[in-house]
Amino acid sequence: MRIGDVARRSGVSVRALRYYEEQGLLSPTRSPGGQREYAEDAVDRVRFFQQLYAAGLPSRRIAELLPCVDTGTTTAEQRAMLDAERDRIRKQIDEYTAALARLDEIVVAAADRRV
Amino acid sequence: MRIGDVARRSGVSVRALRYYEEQGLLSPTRSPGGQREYAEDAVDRVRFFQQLYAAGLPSRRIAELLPCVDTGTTTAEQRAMLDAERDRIRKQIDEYTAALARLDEIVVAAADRRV
DNA sequence: GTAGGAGCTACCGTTGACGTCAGGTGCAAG
DNA sequence: CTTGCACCTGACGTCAACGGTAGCTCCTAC
Repeated sequence: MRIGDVARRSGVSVRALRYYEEQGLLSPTRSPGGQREYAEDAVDRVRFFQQLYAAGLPSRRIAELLPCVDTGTTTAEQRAMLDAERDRIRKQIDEYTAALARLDEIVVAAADRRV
Repeated sequence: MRIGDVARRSGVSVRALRYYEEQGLLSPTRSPGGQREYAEDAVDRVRFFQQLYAAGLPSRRIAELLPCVDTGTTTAEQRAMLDAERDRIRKQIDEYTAALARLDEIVVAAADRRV
């Protein structure tokens, strides 16, 4: 698969795919002409990246936990990182929930006082 | 209250307070010498900003909904914006939850295969 | 009246995940 | 064999919420 196909199928830009490679998240092979050649699972991997990006993980962290996904094993450091990230995400969810409540308050307070 | 007091009490930097003013979120008066003078409720307002920033609202949105908070009323546009933001936040929470589940999967999968 | 911490404006720097050229190459179709 | 879209490698631009610095002024304490 070439880069444009992966982009269309995964819903990200070509530029993003090159960026992921630059960050060590993807390592496509090259055609004799120098063009990137992606394996079939690249699309799923990209979707996985998007999901983690959406949760606020930076490229570095994603790169660090890719070995865990591929080998199904973890080192002590990786477990610590995973725990820390899970904790961070849980706290983020709490903050989002609190902010949502604040917006709800505003809506409710203004519900019977519309202009 | 001067800017340093507000900073200490609200836990943000002096630089951040000047930035909030630049964005139209705070409008302190000025002393004869040109120094910013903040009302007592400034600290609460700043904490409110922090809460919304944490939920991914940009300064523009916060500035747009400040009138709602201050007057207790909303226009149709403001209600639309509030609904959109609440929707966005709910979706964000879903994405965070999904990502958390993915990380949990990794942890569980590697739980009995530690290195 | 002076020392010096706190404030002031103005401006450049930072970080992350890309967007956006510019200028050149690969490759399948007709 | 040429058209022409897809791809390539740099390299600079973007956006948001500040951080940091320079050079100056204010204000309070002694």
